Amino acid sequence: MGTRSSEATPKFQSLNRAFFARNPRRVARELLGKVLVRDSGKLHLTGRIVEVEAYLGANDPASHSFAGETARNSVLFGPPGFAYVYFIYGAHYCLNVSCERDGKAGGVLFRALEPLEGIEEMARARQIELLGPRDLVRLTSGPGRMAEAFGVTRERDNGCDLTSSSSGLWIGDDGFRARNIQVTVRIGITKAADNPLRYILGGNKFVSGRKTLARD
DNA sequence: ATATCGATTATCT
DNA sequence: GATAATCGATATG
Repeated sequence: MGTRSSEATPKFQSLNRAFFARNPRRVARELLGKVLVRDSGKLHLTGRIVEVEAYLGANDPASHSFAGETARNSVLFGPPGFAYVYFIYGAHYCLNVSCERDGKAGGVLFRALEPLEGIEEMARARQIELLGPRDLVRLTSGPGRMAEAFGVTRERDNGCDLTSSSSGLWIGDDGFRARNIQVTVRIGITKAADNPLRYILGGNKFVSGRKTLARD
């Protein structure tokens, strides 16, 4: 009695590699509500995944892996569950996770997080002063923003194993159940622009893009 | 609230 | 040489 379990219950359970060894659509939908974790020395940042997009690989002209393997996109062709980080518009990094089995390309782009832990540290990384609630949203609402908040760069994180809690960057499950999942077209692309492959937690204020919902 | 535009560089043709 | 899975600023209703 009074004897507690000798090991503390981990706050987040890492995901199995099999979780990612599937179609990016399925992975994207099931990543909603999971938690992105940054562990780096004293730094501990976490944020709930509220917006993602699936990129299908060989069948998807919008995918970076559509035209075949190159030095940049090689992680997408490797085993599932690893970080693919690319640099875009001369300014921003974007974080993805590889999907499908080894040899078959496919991935999920992380587009927005709801900040949970380390909010002050995220604000510092983003060089934002937290005055009003709008500033909080600007921390991690958008692929470039959340990458900056978490200090994600290609040099540092490309190829990182996102299934391992001993990685500096990984994904955990805290039991949160996604509600009100909505599917829309992807943002910012010109090819295959009408495929509904963007998944969001409907109503969550950290989802990027236009706030007003389409109505009839 | 929506639309448009410029910045800036890795990557590929 | 062209392009890009973005962001922040500006202009306008």
